[in-house]
Amino acid sequence: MNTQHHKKNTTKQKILKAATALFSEYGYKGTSVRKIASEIGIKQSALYNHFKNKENIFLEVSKDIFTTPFSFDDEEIKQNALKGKAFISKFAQQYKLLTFDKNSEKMFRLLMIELLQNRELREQFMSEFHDKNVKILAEGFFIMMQNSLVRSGDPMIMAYEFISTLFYIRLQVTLLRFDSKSTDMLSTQFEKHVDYFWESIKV
Amino acid sequence: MNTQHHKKNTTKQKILKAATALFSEYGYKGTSVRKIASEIGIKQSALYNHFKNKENIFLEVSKDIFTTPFSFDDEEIKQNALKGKAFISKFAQQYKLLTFDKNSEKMFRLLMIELLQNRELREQFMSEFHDKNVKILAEGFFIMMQNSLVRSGDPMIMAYEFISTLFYIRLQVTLLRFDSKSTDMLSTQFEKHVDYFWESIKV
DNA sequence: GTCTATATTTGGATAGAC
DNA sequence: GTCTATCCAAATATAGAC
Repeated sequence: MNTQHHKKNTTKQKILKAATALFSEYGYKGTSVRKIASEIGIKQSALYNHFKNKENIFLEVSKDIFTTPFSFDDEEIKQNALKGKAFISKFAQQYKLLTFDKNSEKMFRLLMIELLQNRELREQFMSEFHDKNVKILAEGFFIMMQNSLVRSGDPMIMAYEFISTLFYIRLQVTLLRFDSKSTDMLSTQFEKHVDYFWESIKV
Repeated sequence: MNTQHHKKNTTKQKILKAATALFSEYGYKGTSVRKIASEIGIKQSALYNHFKNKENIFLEVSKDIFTTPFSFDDEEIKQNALKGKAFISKFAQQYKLLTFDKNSEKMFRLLMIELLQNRELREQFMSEFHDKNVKILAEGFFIMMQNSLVRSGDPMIMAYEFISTLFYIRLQVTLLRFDSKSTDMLSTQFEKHVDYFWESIKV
């Protein structure tokens, strides 16, 4: 059984791990290949046996930014939307898990650091982070409206309102944790958001 | 009358203007002093007659990030809060103006670029961008609750919900404009947010 | 105040021995 | 695959003439 995909402790994997940590803390320009190499105890020139250049290391690292560990399929949305509040609650919980998950946190930091320096990341942010989530939520809200679980209105606007606050909480949490500050004040913010939001839309 | 503070077209002012444009597009590390100098037609070494070093140029530029052209005083809040929807509408309109104002846009971009690279900016973001706005809005909502204009609840949560969406819209608009893309889809998002939000809180 | 020249550092990348 | 050695480019900053 040598076909497992992940964590094959090769030098290449070690490089990627070190590079991820550094890029997500200091950004692309703030991270030197020398530093990446020294982190794993090899000389900088040895990196070039595994990657063509610095940019390729970054590309491989940033591939993971939008590979989210969870997602909804259409059937799941229909099932869950009928439960009303449980639907948005589950969505928010998964968003919260990502926010506090160590690896997802690094990827989110990297995204925010490079967002304005990298056009492709901006476009992926819009499609993967925004559009995709709005679509899922809007479908859920649409079904809820059909079943008179929530007041009628534009499901897209509702989804936009819901996701924007989730994003804002995540950003704030990420900033606080970056400085090793307490997130106590925000730890229940996801739940508060769900409660508030449900109160504002339920019939 | 030589006491006007602004735009005294001195070399120093020209440096600051060029530096602002470059920092807000390429970030601190992505901007060289050579580039700043060449933008205004002088040699790089001449910059050092006006600033001690690169960092000091940045500090002077970034001073303006949180100097907002509008603000509410306590009396104004009390007056406007009694008008209900007009209060949040006015707030959102001013937020929208900042979003599309050329200079404010540059400052916002600079903030987002350097947010995770600069601890002081993070702290100012929390206090000036978040806390201050939440405070103003929460005071308004509190007054509205006292006057039975909106449903009762935690004014802080309400304020948090309102500001988070404004921020998210601003971020999206900024990203689109950075790539010279159309913001048509978002041009009325501020108004939609106000309408949606008011519907969800009015009694 | 601006210029030329230069010192110094840092970083990306390659060549060739082992 | 890793090492040493080296190259090259770019960038910050300073010194001193004009």
